[in-house]
Amino acid sequence: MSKLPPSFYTRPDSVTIARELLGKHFYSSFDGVLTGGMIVETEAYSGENDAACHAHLGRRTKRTQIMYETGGISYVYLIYGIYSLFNIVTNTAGTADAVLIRAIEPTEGLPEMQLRRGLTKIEPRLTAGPGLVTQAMGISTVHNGVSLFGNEIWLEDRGDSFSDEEIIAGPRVGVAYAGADALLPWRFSVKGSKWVSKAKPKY
DNA sequence: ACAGAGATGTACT
DNA sequence: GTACATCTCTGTG
Repeated sequence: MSKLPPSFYTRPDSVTIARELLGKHFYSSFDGVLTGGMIVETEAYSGENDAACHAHLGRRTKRTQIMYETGGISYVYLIYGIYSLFNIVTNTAGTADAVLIRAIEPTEGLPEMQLRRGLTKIEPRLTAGPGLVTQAMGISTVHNGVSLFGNEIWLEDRGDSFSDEEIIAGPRVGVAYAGADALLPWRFSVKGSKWVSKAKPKY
């Protein structure tokens, strides 16, 4: 299939990219095991001007430096000591934009993902949430900085897309500390999909 | 159904 | 020491 090209990721507006990622397919392949599905929920983060972004005010640390790279690589970090959250770095080198993948509709490697999640049946809890997607797909912080043009983690356009009427734009989850920026409608999800996370932003 | 708490590593004050 | 782009489990209605 057709992997998303570098030109998809290097564009300057992470909000547009987050919106367009709905319907794209997200895959991982480790030790010959292919898992993944269609993206149904994302959030945009916009570098130094975004109080919710780890790179707010141009912050550069060991953790955030990867976000300043050219778009098309992963940014994976550990949250709450337990969960790995997978982001796609966007924009050109020197900017620190990223898009968080929050939920997918599983299509590949269902048995393996179910095993990794420790579930007895296929249900939304398999991949409905950023910490759950990574667990199901076997992604952890060791995959920070991985190219999305290689053979471990990548995205494809398989012809699925959604009109504006089929998409919900709302505030991001878990970023109340960001003040006014927490209200920005930078979380996108597919309306009516049972695979979207249940999390609700707090104001 | 909803609320509260615990889990547990890394970054940063 | 505190906070964190989360999720699960347990107790209560």
